[in-house]
Amino acid sequence: MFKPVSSKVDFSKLEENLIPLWKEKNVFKRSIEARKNNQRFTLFEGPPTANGNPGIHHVLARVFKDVMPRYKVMKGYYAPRIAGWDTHGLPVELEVEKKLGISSKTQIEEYGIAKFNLKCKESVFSYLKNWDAMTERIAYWCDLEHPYITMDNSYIETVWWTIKQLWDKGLIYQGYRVTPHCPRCGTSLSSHEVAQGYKENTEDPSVYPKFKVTSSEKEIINNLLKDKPIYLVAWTTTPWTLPGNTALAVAAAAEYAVVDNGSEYLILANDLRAKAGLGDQKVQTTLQGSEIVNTRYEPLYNPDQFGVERRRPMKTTSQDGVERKEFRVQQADDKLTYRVIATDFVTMEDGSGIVHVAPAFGEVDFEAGLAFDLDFVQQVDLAGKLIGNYPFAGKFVKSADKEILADLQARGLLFKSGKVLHTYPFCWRCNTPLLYYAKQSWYIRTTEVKDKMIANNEKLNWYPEHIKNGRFGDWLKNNVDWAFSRERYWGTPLPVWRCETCGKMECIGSISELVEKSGIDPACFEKTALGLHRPAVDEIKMKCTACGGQMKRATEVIDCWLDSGDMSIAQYHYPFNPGSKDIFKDGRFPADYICEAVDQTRGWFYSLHALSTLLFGEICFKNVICLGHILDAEGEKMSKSKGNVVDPWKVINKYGADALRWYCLTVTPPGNVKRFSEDQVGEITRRFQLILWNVYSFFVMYANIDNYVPASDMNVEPDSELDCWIISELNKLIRDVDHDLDNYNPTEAGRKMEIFVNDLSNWYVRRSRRRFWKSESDTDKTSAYNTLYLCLVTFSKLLAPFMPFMAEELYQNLVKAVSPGSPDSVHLTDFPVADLAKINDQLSSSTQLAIKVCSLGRAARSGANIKVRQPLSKVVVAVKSRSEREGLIKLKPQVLEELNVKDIDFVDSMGELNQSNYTCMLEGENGVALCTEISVELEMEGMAREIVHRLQTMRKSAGFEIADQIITFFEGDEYIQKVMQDNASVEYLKQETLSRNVLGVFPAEGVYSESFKLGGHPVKLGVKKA
RNA sequence: GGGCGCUUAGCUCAGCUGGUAGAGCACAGAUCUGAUAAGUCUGCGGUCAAUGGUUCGAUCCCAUUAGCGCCCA
Repeated sequence: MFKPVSSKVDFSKLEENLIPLWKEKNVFKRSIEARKNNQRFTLFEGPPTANGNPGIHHVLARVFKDVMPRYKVMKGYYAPRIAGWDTHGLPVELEVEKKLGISSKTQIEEYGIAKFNLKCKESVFSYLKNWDAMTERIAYWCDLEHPYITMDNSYIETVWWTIKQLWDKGLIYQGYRVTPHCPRCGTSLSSHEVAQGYKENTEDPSVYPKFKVTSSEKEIINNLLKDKPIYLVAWTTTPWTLPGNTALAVAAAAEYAVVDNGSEYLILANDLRAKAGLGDQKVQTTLQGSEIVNTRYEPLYNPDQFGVERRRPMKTTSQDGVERKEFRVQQADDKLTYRVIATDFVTMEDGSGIVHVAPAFGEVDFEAGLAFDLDFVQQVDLAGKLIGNYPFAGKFVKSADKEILADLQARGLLFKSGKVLHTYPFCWRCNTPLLYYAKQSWYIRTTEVKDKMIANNEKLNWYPEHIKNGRFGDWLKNNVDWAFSRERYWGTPLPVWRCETCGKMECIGSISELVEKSGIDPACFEKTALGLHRPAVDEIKMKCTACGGQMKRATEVIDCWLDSGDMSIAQYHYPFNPGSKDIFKDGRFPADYICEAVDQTRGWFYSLHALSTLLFGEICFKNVICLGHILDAEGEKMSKSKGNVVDPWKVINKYGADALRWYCLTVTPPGNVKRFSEDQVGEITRRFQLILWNVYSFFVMYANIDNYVPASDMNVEPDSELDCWIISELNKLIRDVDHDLDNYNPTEAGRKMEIFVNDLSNWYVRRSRRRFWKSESDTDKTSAYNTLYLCLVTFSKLLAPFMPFMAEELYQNLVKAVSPGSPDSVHLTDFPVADLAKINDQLSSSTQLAIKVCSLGRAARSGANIKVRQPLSKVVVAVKSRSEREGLIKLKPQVLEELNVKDIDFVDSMGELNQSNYTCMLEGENGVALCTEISVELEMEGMAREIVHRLQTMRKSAGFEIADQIITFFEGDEYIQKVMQDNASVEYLKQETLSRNVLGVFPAEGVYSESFKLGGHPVKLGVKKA
């Protein structure tokens, strides 16, 4: 006996009730342990940060992560999954700053780094409960009890080991990096933060400074110079960068004009002459950009005269033979001149066609500086104030602008100035305009292994495929060294110590090395809340082995992307943990599968790939699904400010986790963006879950009535075409789902499962109903039960990785309830194996045709306005081949019953269908004609059916149970009497309505009765429990 | 500004190596039903984003453009 199943169901409730079962039976752990001796399947979990609530996009990623290991476990793989948490980084610090009401590094240091970092540590897990609750509720199975945590000492130790490895290979160096910098907060901003703060129509100065030419390689210029002064006219919107100017750039191929401006000559791009207001002046001569190159000019402000250092990149060769550029301070030069260079970033769109280059304040400028060995002048400090002894020294850059302009004006070095409106980035927190600022940073020389990374990429399976050679491949091709240090507080400390006396540096690769070299007591970090973090680690000093001086730690912390990218080994505490060296042999590395959203191509996907290539020369993951983003129903990005963020709990509580999971897995291919709308999740409930549920409840209802007991071997030998067909479809489905999942395509697999459920419900069950309803037990009925049972049980296993709850519900009732010796959970069973011998393509296409013929037949009936309940004598089908005809003949009973006709005939062409008394319906290459002639007998039979239909409805209204036997009473005119006296009709009626007796006289009471007019004949019907 | 992706019915999506388009939902009318919140039939809906090219033939291949999304500037 199965547990009775109501056709009404609340999936969300049902799911909540299953979670305790899994806990009690320890199903997750057992599903793993049971396969302990088998081949591994390794998922790397990309660590989220738990300092915010999980959103719908996290659900999406977790569902995609979950489906594959679940499948693999059922296929027999050993698939432990370790949860992970990303705990470091600027986002965490920003949260704490917000809570403390502070917003600058100075304020943090005043507050105290120790206190600050403690707050960070607390804040990291402030939403952990919500994360765990969500993870459990959506049935994302992973080991939440033993996660890797990037701030743990053991994790940090592996990161240190990693850095040391790279250090020893000579892959770590210090250099400059231009970053968007907020002078008020004293902090670099991540690109994400910068993107938040762009403002359109920002007003800035539009300035044309003049640079006085001193000499040129070009004879014409030198000749003109004898005549009157020549100036190069540049253009900028940031006058405060002008003291940092160390070159002017032109476009080599562009045409430049030397304009006679009365007392002076001005050089600028010919195309931009008019725009600059020099359209009417006489053009003395024109030159190619390449001809101006190396023209020398006087700086507007010679740094040497204003107490600012002038540094120049100089080539040096280190011990390991690698060429580097080091910035060396230059001797003061009162007659300093700079030169004109040609670059490809000069455009003729605005300005003067001559670009002012200040390597300390812009990425392209900085790179040009390196390429052309330009001087590097940093006349602004991190607070955005000018240094040195300029007249405007000590001023904030934006306020210095005016004074600089006035100064240039006074010295005759300003051609003109105005205002411009453009888009400019501001600090998203304090609204201060950002400065692009070159800062010292530590780099990993990833370019050293660029080719290897590209080669390794070839070994990866990307889904969707285009990421491989597109976004990711391009990123690798354009690889630049990884600036991995941050001048912040809450992060893995950079394990580099530097001698204050001789400058020697040492990298520490383990805790024991640190203890050994510094002589500290390990207890000073082992037992403290902050462990290896700042500031305690900053206090650790060691003795320089070269000069005996004191070594102090470099103050930076490490980019948290390096933390997460190192998880492939740090989660195992490699190489310190005993046994961790086996990870390369036992399948724990590389991962078989990872999955995150597409923004991780340059984030986590890259950091994993880069680190494993750098460290081991190996790939880090074999298969990767790259998910598209979730947008709102209008296609807009979800954001708090727009108020269009979807709360996953709301969706789950309403529709259940299974529906949401199914939505995530099937609504679009994984790489596409998803426009999320609740309605679509609801549609899944209606279109898929409820249909399956009703097949299930149908089965249970009748199985209980008939006391059906499933055969123990489940080896169903179907004996009807219908059973053979659905078993064939089932095996095809197993084959396809298996294949799709094997190819990391749950979307296709899911869509095929939807089709199967439709076929099962709308053809198999629909056509089989009478087989279950017939009261006597016979082989056909048993075959129907066996077949439907097999379909449902098998389907529950196919469904398990996708909809773990519903699959479990089916399994518990259909299998566990009747067979206590079976596995405790569907998730402990094996994935079904397709029996290819049972796949019958011939039968499959015949059935497809039969379904189509029925569809056409119904359309034909509808066209002739004849109800399906009215039996007809004949249907004629036009077929295009013998095999079609033979296929249909085998399925003749199904077609006849579905269409309610007595006989079927075939013709070879559509033309033959057009006969009188026939109604036709044609579509494509098939056509159907129905005989519309209704004999007296057919009419009477139709009436009997009509009466049966009314009686069935009355049984329901009277509240009878489905299996209740009844007595039927009737009154009617002569015609009705005649129908009800027909033997065949009465037998049919009895069987359909479970009537023991059909009586022409009503009893006095106890009868539920209704009156009708059927086909013009008045009828009164009554039903009563027998 | 650069790279990648997307654009097919009102909505969500199919459409394999080119042979002039399909499904589900929604909507309207009819209909069936003792499993069904479902099913069936009919209708409503598309110059397959635009332009040009290759081809006997293009939703599909190529180029350009536009819009959207993401990443990077």
